[in-house]
Amino acid sequence: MRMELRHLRYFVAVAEAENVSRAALKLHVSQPALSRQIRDLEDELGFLLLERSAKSVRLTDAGRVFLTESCAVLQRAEDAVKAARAVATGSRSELHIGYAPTLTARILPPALRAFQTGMPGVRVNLHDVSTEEMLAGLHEGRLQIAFLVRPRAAALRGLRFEELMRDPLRLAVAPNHPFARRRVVALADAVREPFIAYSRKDYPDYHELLASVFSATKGRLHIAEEPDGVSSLISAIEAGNGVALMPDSLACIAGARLKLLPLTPAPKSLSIGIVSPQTGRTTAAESFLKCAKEVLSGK
Amino acid sequence: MRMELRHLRYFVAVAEAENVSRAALKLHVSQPALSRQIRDLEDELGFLLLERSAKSVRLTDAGRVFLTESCAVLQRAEDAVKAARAVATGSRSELHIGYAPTLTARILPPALRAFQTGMPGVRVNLHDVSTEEMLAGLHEGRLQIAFLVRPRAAALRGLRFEELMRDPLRLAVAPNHPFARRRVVALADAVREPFIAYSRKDYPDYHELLASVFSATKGRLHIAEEPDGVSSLISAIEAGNGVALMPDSLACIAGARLKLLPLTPAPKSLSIGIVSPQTGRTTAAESFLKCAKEVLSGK
DNA sequence: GCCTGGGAAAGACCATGTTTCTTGCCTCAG
DNA sequence: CTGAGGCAAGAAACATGGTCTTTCCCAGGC
Repeated sequence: MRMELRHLRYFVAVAEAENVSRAALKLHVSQPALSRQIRDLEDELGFLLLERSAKSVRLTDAGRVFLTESCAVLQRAEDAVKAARAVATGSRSELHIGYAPTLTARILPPALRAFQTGMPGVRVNLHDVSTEEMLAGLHEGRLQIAFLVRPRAAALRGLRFEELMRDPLRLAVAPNHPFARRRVVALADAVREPFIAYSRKDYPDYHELLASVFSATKGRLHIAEEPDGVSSLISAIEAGNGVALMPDSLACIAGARLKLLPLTPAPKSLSIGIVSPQTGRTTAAESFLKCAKEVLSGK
Repeated sequence: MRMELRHLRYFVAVAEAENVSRAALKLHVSQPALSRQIRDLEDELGFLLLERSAKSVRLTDAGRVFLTESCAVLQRAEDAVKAARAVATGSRSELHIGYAPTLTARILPPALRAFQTGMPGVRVNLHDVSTEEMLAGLHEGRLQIAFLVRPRAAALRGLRFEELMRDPLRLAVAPNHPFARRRVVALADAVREPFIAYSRKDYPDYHELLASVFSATKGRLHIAEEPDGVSSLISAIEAGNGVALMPDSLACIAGARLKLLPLTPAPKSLSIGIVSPQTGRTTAAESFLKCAKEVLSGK
């Protein structure tokens, strides 16, 4: 025998009526059944909830505390059902979106605005996680949508990638760096500079990209610093500690603090888009995809 | 069939394992039984919690919300048992005390201090209620102790009254009142003044006392004002709106704002004490009674 | 394409727990 | 003392939870 909600319901009814027989009538069960259930509950708990007298029952101290607590548990259970039902009936829905903040700086805010104007009942949960975690989340149903750089084809099985934009790769330098006076920088020149890049452990894709871009250059790429965020990345470059390869879309974040220069020969642009499951997309997810595309076509 | 805690326990296990068979092993029940219980729960709720596939199960949106909620309900149920058990085993106890603030101003704070030094695990709940409510609370087990003026014998059935002190009745006047220059005031003189008293509806005992004190005087007692608290009572007297009959123990509250004068012939002093049930007193209640008596004998 | 293994569900049957009915005991009021 | 009201114990009935067996579906390997 384990404590169940039925025990709590019965106990609360008896405690409030202070009388087993009257509570039984109210609950539409017989008095002995109710009496037995209260006794079973007391046996399970190991202490008395009620003191019995000839005419009625009275709460013990423990029973008084348990009454308050039982009401809270029952209320919580009711709320649980209500919350889940709201989601099931569509009157309340959730959308889980994975995103990389720097890549989506120009698109996510307006897309969200447009989406929530059309579907205010949907709660949007944003998840700032790595590409690997986004892909896993999509496969496991934890996320419905992710904004990311196009992954390898193997990682896209069962998913759909829709390209939103292409982002050219630039060399980011400080405004007073010697390269800042050039209109374009050769890869062979760039490779000789100390580089600043996120850690290989957390951003393996980015390091593969670096290796691929500089694969044909003479000389070995040297990573001088590994900042832990875009803000400290920009600060390190600005201070002259090194240069970095980054997408053109970061220009609006860096502003006048950095100069972003084209490279020659020009590396292939990044393909940035939305990934979602090929099947089982909710109405909310479809609607959000539509808003994101409209935002981009409108600029 | 109604939702029970068992359903929630089973659902949480399946949701976390994402597999009915593995969860069944963990719960020590057979897979079909577990499958049945989840299905019964879904039927009861009216919506699906899980999407079934060949190899596993996956949460629906509603199921995901219900998982979070279910964990909270189960945790709350566990906390409920713990809280009640703590009270039952005495490691945590409660003491409900009824009191009238003005009568107990000198005794309650030090009694509480002494009590909580000796029994820090007992939570003291103070209830500022009328005499009638205190007596009802004692009879119904809602209070264990009450500080009050000795009630009529009929109201004390099943209860025990222990006198702590006698409080002489005084006439309270403003410092610039003509009576203030006297050393004692005759009842015959006092009855001619406008009186200030709490409302008859809320304080029937006090009005009975007034009637009894002035029963032998010529002239009719006139109530000019009915303030709703001791603070406004003192203010009205201080302003010269009238006089009042009050226990000497209020002198420390009124301070220099009022002058309390003996009456002649002197009315019978109030008997103030502790009332508690004759049987079924807890260790905490006994201990508190002891502390209160020690506080008074020590002054 | 076929076979195998893993997992969920359906159906028959059994076990356990809940509930009803009846009776007994206690207290209290008249 | 009697009658009424209320709680608990015990036997029987009933409902639900659980086991065992079988079926169906899907995916992976050969």
